[in-house]
Amino acid sequence: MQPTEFLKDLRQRGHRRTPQREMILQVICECDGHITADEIITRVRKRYPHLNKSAVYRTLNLLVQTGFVNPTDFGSGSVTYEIHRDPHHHHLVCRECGKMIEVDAGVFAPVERKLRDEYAFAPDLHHFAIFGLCRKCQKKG
Amino acid sequence: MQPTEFLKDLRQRGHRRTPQREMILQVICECDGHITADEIITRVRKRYPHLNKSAVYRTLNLLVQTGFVNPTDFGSGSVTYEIHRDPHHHHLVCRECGKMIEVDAGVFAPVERKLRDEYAFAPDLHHFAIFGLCRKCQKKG
DNA sequence: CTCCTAATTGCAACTAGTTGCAATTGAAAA
DNA sequence: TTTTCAATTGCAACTAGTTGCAATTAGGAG
Repeated sequence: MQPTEFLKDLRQRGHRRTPQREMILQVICECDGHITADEIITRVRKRYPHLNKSAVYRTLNLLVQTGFVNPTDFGSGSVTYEIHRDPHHHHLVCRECGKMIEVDAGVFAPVERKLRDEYAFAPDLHHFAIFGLCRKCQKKG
Repeated sequence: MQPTEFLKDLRQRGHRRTPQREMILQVICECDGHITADEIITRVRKRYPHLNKSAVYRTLNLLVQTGFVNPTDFGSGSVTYEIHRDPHHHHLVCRECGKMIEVDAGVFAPVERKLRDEYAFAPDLHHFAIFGLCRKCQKKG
C-alpha cells in the first residue's frame, strides 16, 4: 500500500489528512523494514524541519490502532515500527548475536486454539519479538 | 524463598549484600504478586527515606538477569515485577475489561518444539502478557 | 583491626514516550 | 467563498527508566 491509500482509509475512519501524517507515512513506506520513531523524525525533518515529536508518536499510535503498522520492541531501547503484512509474522531474536529470523504467524496456531478452547480467551498473537538462542550460539554456549 | 536466601545466592554469584538490596527484596517478597518499581520505592522509603531510584532499577535488572524475578509489561505505563515461580506461567489480559487470567507455561510447548525443530532456535518463552478478549467481552463486542 | 579493591550507590543529566492545553487547520456544510 | 467545529499540531512539562561518574562501602586478604 502507498501513503495515499493509507490516508484515504484513515479519512474514511474520520481522521484528517495532514502534511505531517503524509510525510510520516511516506517515510515508513519508503523504509522497507523496521524503523524507529527517532529515525522517522530525522528523515521527515530533512524536507520539513519543523516536525514535532508528539505528532510522530501520535501518528504512530494511530497507525498501530488501525492495524496499518506493527510495533516491535527488540529491547534496544526504542520501539520499531513496520508496515503490516498479511499474514502476520513474528521475529526470533538471538540474545547473544542479535541474529533475527522471521517466522510466520502459524507457529502460534496451537496456542491460539488452546487458549480459545480451555480459557475461552481470544488472543491477539501479533508480531512478537521472541528472544532466545540461535543455532550457532547454542553450540558456542 | 526469603530475602536472606536470595541475598546468599547473589553473594555466591559475586554480588554484594547491601541494605538497599535487602529492603528492596523484602518489599518484593512481602507483596505477593506483581509490583512496580515506583511502588517498591514508596514502600522502602517508609523505613529508609533516602533510597535512590537508580538503585531500585539496577537491583530489579539484576534480579531479572539472575532469574529470581520476572518482569511483565501489562501496558499500563510501568513494568511490574513478580517473584519467579517454577514452573513458568503467563498472563492473559483482556484488552476491554482488564481481566487477568493466569495460564501455565505448557501452553507454549508446541511453539517451543516447532521453533527448535524447524528453526533450530531455543526460545525463552517466559512470562508473557498476552492481550486479547475474555469470554464476556467477546460476547459484548 | 586495617587496608585494599571492585561493586554499589547517589546524583544529575539524559532518552523514549505521553499528556494537557491553547492555537491552528482540514474539510464539510451553508 | 465563508463559516464552523472537531481533529490535529506544537509546546512545555511530565513519567518511566538508563547511564556516566565521583564518592562510598562490602567484605576478603594481610
